[in-house]
This record gives sequence, C-alpha cells and structure tokens, in this order.
Amino acid sequence: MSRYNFKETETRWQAVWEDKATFAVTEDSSKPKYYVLEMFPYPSGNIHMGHVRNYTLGDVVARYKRARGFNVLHPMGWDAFGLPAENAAIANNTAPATWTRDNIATMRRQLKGMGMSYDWSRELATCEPKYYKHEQKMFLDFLAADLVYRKESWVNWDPVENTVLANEQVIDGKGWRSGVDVEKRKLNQWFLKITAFADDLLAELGNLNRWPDRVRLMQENWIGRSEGAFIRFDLVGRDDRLDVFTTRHDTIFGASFMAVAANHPLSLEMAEKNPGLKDFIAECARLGTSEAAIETAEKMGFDTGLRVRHPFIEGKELPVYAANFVLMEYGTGAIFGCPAHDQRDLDFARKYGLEVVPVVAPKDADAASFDIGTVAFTDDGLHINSDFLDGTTVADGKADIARRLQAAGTGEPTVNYRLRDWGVSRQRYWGCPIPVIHCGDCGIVPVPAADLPVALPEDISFDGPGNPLENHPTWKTVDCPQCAKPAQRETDTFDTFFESSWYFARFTDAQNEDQGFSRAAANYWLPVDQYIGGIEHAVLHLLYSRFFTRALKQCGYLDIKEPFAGLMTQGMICHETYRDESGKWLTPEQAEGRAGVTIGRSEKMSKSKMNVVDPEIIIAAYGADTARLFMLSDSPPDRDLDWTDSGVDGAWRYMNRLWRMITEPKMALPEKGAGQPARLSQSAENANRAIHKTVAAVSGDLDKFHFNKAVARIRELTNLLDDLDPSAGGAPWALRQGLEAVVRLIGPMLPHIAEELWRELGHDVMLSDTPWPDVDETLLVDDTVTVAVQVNGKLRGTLDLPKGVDAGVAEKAALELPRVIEAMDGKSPRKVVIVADRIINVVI
RNA sequence: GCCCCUGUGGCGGAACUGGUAGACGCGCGGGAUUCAAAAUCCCGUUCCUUUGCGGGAGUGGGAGUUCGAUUCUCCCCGGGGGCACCA
Repeated sequence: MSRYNFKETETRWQAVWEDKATFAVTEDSSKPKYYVLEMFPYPSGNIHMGHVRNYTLGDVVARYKRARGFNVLHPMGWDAFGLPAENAAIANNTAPATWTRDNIATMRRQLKGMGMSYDWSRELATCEPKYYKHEQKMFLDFLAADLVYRKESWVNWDPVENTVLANEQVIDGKGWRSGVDVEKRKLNQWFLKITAFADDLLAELGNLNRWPDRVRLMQENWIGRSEGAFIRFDLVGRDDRLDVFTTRHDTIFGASFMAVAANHPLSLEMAEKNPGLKDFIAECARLGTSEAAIETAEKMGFDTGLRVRHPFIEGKELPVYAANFVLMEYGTGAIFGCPAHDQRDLDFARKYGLEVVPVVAPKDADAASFDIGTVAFTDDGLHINSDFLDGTTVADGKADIARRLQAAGTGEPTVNYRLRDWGVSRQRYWGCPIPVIHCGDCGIVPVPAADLPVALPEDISFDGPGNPLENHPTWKTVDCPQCAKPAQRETDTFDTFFESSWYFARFTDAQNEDQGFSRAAANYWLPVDQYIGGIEHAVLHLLYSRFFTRALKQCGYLDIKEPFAGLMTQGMICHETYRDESGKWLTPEQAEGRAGVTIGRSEKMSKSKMNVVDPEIIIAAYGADTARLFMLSDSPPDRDLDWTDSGVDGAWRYMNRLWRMITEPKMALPEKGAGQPARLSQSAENANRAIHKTVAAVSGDLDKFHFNKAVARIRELTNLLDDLDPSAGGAPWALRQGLEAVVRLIGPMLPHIAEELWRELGHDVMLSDTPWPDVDETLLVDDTVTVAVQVNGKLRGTLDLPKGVDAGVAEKAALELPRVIEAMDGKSPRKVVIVADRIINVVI
C-alpha cells in the first residue's frame, strides 16, 4: 500500500510555484481584480497556530478566487516595528534591527513551507527606511492639511514600557501589553485629528455590509456619537460661566446640582483655598482610572462652594460639586444633575440630601402624585413641573429648550463624541522617527521632503535609561532647515499602528521608490476585497486604517475612503490544559502518559498555560496540507477552534485515502478526457449528479467562507465515489469525473497534494492554473423527490414522488401508506397540508 | 449597570427564506485482515423502550404563534464578548 510522501511533494510544488512565479500579479484590465489580505504578522520569532489559521483562510480565498478567473493580489509582509525588539535587544544584547530581520527570515521560511500563494515580490517590512520614508511624507502632508497638531496633555504613561499609551491601548486601567497600572503624566504629544472624521467614520459603517455586525457595533460604540446640547450656566458672583454638555436638556427644570470632574479647572482653582476639596481631588486621583477601584467606588462629591444660576428659573441657584463620576475627558467635564431622570444623579442626590423633582412622568401617570423613589425614570413621557414645557414629550421638550438657549445665547444643540484624537507619539527607539525638527528660533520645522527619510540610527546603545535616540551622540543634532542654526530632531517615534494604517496600500505598488504607491495602482487594487484577521483589532487597527485612508484621500493620494470592503474575523485556537499534582502547568508532551495529571478545559493557546502546539512540529510530522485541512474542517472561521491530536489524525487519514483512491484505483480509469458512455447505470448516473451538485454546493460554501461545510461536502462525495460498484455500467467514467472534481474542489485547501494528484490523473497544466470546474445545471435537479409524510406533525413515513406531482396524487399516495393508516386509527383527515416536493401533513 | 453574541449526541459541528433534527468528522463499541501489531476495510453509535417490526421523548428551561418551530415572539437560566460612572 503506497503512502503519500508529503515532504518530497510539498517542497517540490513550492519550488515549482516559486520558479514559475505562479502567484505574481500585475494590473490587468481584462480580468476582475480581487485583493485578499491577511493581517500581517509581527515578526516575533516563529509562526504560531493563530497565524496558520489566519493565513490558511486567506490562502483558500486567494486560490479559489484565482480559479474563478479573478486577478488576485495576495501579498505578505511584516509589521516590524515594536517593543519586543527592544526588549530582546536589552535581554540578549542584539540590535533590534538584527533581531527583527532574523525573525523575518525564519518566519518567511515557515510561511513558504505552508504553501501560501503569496506574491512574494511585494513583500515589505515596515522597519525599512524604504517603507517608512513614505509615511514620513504622509505625516508632513497631514501636517500641511491641518490633520496633525501638537498639544501638551495628560497621557497614559506605562511605567514598565516607559512609553505613552493611547486610550485604546489602556485596558482596565492597565497597559495592554505590560498589564501594569497606567500613570498620568503631562507631555507634549503629536495628535492626528481622527475626530474630524468621526461623523463619516460612523456613517460609513452602515455601508460596510461585508463586515461582521459585531465589529461594526464595536466601532459604533467606540465613536460614541450622542446628540445633546451645550448649556452655559452663569456662576454666581463671578464673571465666568460653567459649560455643560447634556443629552437631557429637556429635564433642566429638574436640575438640582452641578457636578464637575475632580480635575476640572474650577475644582482645581477652588481647591487652592479649600484643603477639604484638595484632599477630595487627591482621593479621586488615587482612585485613578483603575477599573476595579471605580467599579466598587460609590458616587462621591465635594461642594466647591460655587453656585450657578438656573437659566430658566428666576432666582434659583444650584450648588457646584466636584464629583468622582464625572470625566474630564468627555464633553466639557461638567454636568447638571437631574436626579429624577438619571440613576447616577439620583444616587448622588440621595447621598447628599439634594432635591429630587420629577419633570417627566409616564403619559397615564398623575402629575401631582408622581414620585421618584430609588429608581430614576428614564423612559419617554410628558413633562411636568416644567413651566412652559408642561405636557410636551421628551423630544419636543429638547427642541424647545435648545431653541430658547440659542435665542438667549446661553447654549446650543450639539453633537458630542466619545472618540478622541489619536496620540501617535511614542518615547521609543524602535519605531519610525517623526520627521520634524525643533529649532530654538523657528519652533517646530518639518523636515524638508528632499531630506527624507529620517532614518533610524542603528549604532545605538540600550545601556542607559530612556530612549536611545535621546542618548545617541550625534543623531538628533541637525541644522534648522529654515534658519540653519543648530537645532534638534524630534526623538519621539510613531505608534506602530501608524505603519499598519497604510501597508495595504503599499502592497499595491510595493517597489515604488518615489511614492508610497502610485495613484493608479491604488485605484486599481483598492479597496481590499477581503481582509482577514483577529477580532482583537476590531477597534484599534481597523478604525485607524479607516481614518488614515480618509486622510490620504484628503491629501490626494487615492480616491477611496474605505480600505476594507469585506472583513472576516477568525476565532482563537484553543487546546486542553494540563496540570500536575502540585498545580503546575504542563505542556501536552509532558502531560502525555504521566500519572496524576489534571486535564483542564480547552483554553486559548498561550505560553503561560503551556498549552501551545508548535506548527513547525505538526508540519514536520504531517505536512502543511494536513495542518491546513484541520484548520478548515469542523469549526467555522469566526469561532474558536479546538486543536486536538485526533482531529489532525483524521485530516491525515483523509489525505492518504484520497491518495490511494487515485494512485491505486479500484477499477481502471478511462483516459483523461474520455467521453461520457452512451448509457450510464443508475449508480453511475447518481454519482454524476452528485458530482455536479457537490461542485455547485462547494462553490456556494466557499463564496460564503463556509469552509467547514465545503470540506464536509467534499468528504461526502469522496465516500460516495469509494462505494461505487465497479461492475455498474459507466462506473469507471463516473469515478474519473468524481476524482477530478474532488481534486479540483480540494485544491484551494490542500494545494500540494491536489497538484500532485492532478498530475497523477494525467494533466499537464498545473492545477493552480486550471479554472474552477463547471456545473451542468440540468444535473442539479432530480426528477423524483423524497417527501416526508406526517400525521399531526409526527413523521410516519416518506414517499418518493415525481417532482412537481399533482397534490391530489400525492395526498392519495400518502393516505395509502400503511403506517399512516395505522396512525390515523380509523379517523378521517380534518385537513391535509401539502407543501409541494417537501412535506405532507395529515391532520386528524 | 448598559449593549451584543451564543446554548443541538460523549465531542467539534450540519440542517436553504418555518417542512424527514444530528450531514461530515472525532471518539467509542463490535467484526474482518494479521503469528501479533500498526495501517486499512466493514457494521453500529441521540436517549428511553422493544427479541426484531415498531413506539415514546428530544435542539438550555418555560410559555406562545402555526397543520408543523433548532429556526419566529415573550419570560427565565447558563456561557462568551464589548463598553462603562459617556451625562
């Protein structure tokens, strides 16, 4: 019995594809284009199972679309800047550049061993000056277009990584990588005006109909648009006012207090001469943004002593509290409290004994007796206790108040966003230098375009604390481009999300030295038709890329604003976990055959739980095709996938079975291209129909990325072919048809063995260059159909009936079934429901 | 707290817009082949009941709509995710 030699076969076909540049593409107006892209990896050292899954999914799409006649762009590159390189530099005394390039070499070799259909001529690494010089130019263009600004601001400082984190990178008050508590510091930062596009970023989500709903929802929540109003309250005894943002301006008559953030300018000012307030502010700062602290903290406030005048009630004054539940970062950092209609305000008012006046009541409630207990009333209703608003709805009340505020010049309707501008400065070495120069006389001066790139020095030292760019003897010293006096380079580098915000465009024209990409190439290939990657990038990377594309459009780089037309997010790879008697984690190898091992539930593969399986070992033992098949079988792409040894065995078994069925067929196969015999036996005819049905079904499954279903259908056809009776007329012909179909259908998933078997079947043209099989539509429709027969909704039998048979005939046949007669127990049918070609339900 | 997703055999998962629940695979049981094993092949495999034919129950739980519900509606329970004093 022959055994499939995957090692020899896989390396041989990989070499063929590489020699023939099978997957290299150029713009070609004769074919529809299709751009499939997987999120490029950070070159951490080795590929892991998550990569294998991600890139297998993308490769199936790429190969399938190619077979369907598309001009497919399928590139790969490296997200090569980032902290781990610096950490490795410190730990191993290697230069970040060397470490990164070595890792890229390793991972490139591993990816090539997976048989991915990449156009390697477009490979890029973001840490190379020939890549980042273009984004330095983009930054300068953004600066000129007023999409960039610099401001001193409170930032999230990660004390372990010694760097600033974006709000998005702070998770539960901790650094997203280091996991330690984030501190607040004030630094000068570069910001990109993502908020300038907030409305458009939100509105266009509605058109991204090939994105998962949940990702769109997450971005929608992140942008956090809310319609409301600014209201200016006059401060009593002072010349200034307190600005407030609210979405419930209709409840203004129920206002009983004001609350400002602890770090609001007014709180800070009043704290100067109020030690109690000062202590309160310090306490709020101690609480910080740490999730656990805030969650358990009850609503607290401190009277600043200030009072404001109510804008609509003559002579009414409201106290101004500093409160721990008001955020300086949102709105104006100040609110008016209306306890009756906001739960937080109610909790606060009850605690400090403030007035609770209901100003909205349910339509059928009695205004005089309507009362608020411990639950705020937040539904719609009619206004009460509200002077001129009485009897109006919430919506009408809002409109009326807004009109009056505007007329009086004390406020106006406004839209507020949760989204904040993107801080891109990082106090890090291994990133793209921000191309500006600080001059004592001229201030901030952009580096002239002709002087780009501002290249990172590679002769650096990590011996001292802080940023090696600061410590480099000469790098930051430069003459001012404007006045020629000695000046200094900016030593901050970009957030690495900067590089990944445009790499998809670079792939369209990766070798272009003069520009990041030509407009023509970008306009031909973009948007990415199918983007594939992890759900963890649902907000950060995807939102930044959407913004960046808009900014590039505004600066004349390209003509689209949405970079990714289709998005698929893949689930995690999980594996059982193992512990020994003492509770220590064990690797799967250590756990095998060992006594006293506790098997834990399947969890995401992670080094800390030691439940990782190295793809390289799997590929060495079973080959890339087996790993790919396993990744595609069973679990739909967006769900988590359980890695099991038996599942891998199953995939391996299928490969060998297919191999045997073709290299040692049960019956002599007719020559390639042999015509259909004049007469087919029933079983050959059925097989032929099954082949065409399978091709149609698998095509549909792949169009919808239902890879697990496609695999199941191909296996089903394989089973049927294996059961073909050699003595039946036309069986050998049907078998050849079927085997060829199976090989072609499985080709995008198992490219190596499929190429090999395709050649074994006598074909000279590579499978990779062979179009997708055609379907004979006439064979998809059967002349008879199996109809279920129920009595009172319970299945009592089935009938094989001619398709489209007359209802009367069907009913008669159904009522004659012995088991139907039995179930009817002598009663006559009250009603017979007949759904043509589907079901007959006899109701008695 | 708010929002979203999800719940089907021992396991991963199928089931088109309401129409034969459990495709396909894994695992398990039995058998063939073998000196023996590996590999391979065949049969069985939701549960209860029945010697077999059958019968009954069944898609987290409870109600509802319908001739008919895994699918639609409402309530409850479990699992997962996002956001969070967002005004």
